[in-house]
Amino acid sequence: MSKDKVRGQIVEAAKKRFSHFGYSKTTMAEVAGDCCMSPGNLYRFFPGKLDIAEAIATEDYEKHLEHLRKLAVTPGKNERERLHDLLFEELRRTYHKLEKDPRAFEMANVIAHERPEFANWMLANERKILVSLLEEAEQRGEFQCADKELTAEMIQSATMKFRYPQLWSKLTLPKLEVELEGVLSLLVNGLCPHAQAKREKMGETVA
Amino acid sequence: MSKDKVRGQIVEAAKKRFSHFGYSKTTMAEVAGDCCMSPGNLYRFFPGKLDIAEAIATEDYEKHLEHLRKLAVTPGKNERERLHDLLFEELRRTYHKLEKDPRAFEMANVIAHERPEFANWMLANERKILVSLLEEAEQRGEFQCADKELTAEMIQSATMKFRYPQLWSKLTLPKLEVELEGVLSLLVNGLCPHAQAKREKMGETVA
DNA sequence: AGATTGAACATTTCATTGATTATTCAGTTC
DNA sequence: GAACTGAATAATCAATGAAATGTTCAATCT
Repeated sequence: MSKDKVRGQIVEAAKKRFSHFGYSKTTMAEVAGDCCMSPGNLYRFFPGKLDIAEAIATEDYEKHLEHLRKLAVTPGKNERERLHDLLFEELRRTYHKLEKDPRAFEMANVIAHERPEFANWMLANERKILVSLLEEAEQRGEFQCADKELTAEMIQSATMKFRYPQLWSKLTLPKLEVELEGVLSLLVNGLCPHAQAKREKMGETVA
Repeated sequence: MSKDKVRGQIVEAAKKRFSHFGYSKTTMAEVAGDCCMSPGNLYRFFPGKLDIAEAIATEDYEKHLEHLRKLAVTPGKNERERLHDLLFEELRRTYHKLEKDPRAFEMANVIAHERPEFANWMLANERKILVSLLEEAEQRGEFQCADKELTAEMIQSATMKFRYPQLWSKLTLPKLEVELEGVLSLLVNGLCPHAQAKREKMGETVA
């Protein structure tokens, strides 16, 4: 059995345990037992318990990322709508995941605390998507910005609140969605007065 | 001696102790002793220890708020500059306060945790300033937005990261300043292409 | 010889308990 | 009788150590 196969088996066993009993309540011995091996042997495949959790999170996140990549190029939508879909998908995913699943919440906290680079890696991944969205948008004449990498960072800064919503406030999802919609409008249209057409196309009215 | 006088005396004594030894390391008996009274007597003036801390924080914050109100109407500046000054003052104040003073950091955490309404109250205060800034800006033709109360909320949402910077990341102040500058530009100008004049006036170049 | 084991080791977690401290209030003072 | 005290009470914190668990590695197996 190849090394990768065994890794996969371990990840599967750990996933079951973690989601059932929680990260802290499952022991390495149990995961090893599920895989019919000794605790010590796990360490030939993973440096430690946390790395198993990280592998699970990575696997899960990569599915999500794939979904985001698709949302960023949905046919028949303009870039504003695509950006909207990206940001809302992000909000809803984390909200549901962490809201209704205390086990996932525990794992997210452990990883965020012990592996801060993980969050940075996620941000960097999504930033790549944003950059290509901005490039596409410029070609279409929809958005305009000098430095796309920088602008993507700023979009992420401005929407930080919606990426880890429970860290901030006890707001409900509907309230968060209203806020995100507002922030998005602000980011797209800006405060400065300019061509009326764009705004009305978005279905907003200006007093 | 009037009730308010005594309250002031207690607040002063507690302020000295808290900033010297920290909130958790000072006892009610010590504060009472500094005021030449028994511990029990403190409770005729404050419901509890936390309320003394809150009184200190309120007093301190109200000075800051006064400063912000002035910044929002500085003569010889346009509204974009005033908004800039407001947001940067906010960032720098909390950054310095919490960065170099572990005692203040402790108190901020205790209050944030035990009295979540306090943070909301601060946000509401600053929102009032933002709303009047937006009104002024509209009269001047500088900014334009449908609902000023809502827009102020969105500005706060988008700049959340800079209001409690140490909660998020271990970014240095200069890095945070660069980011805030970028977010501000986005908020003001938006992503949509529009009148070139405004941007150049701000000293930015578009590729 | 490389894979695997499981007992040994080191670290963390957890409940227990003793001490400290916030809070209360019956009693004292003026 | 209103203001105040300080001992009594209740809640919290810190220290302790025992149990549990992550990790290592010498010994074993194939």
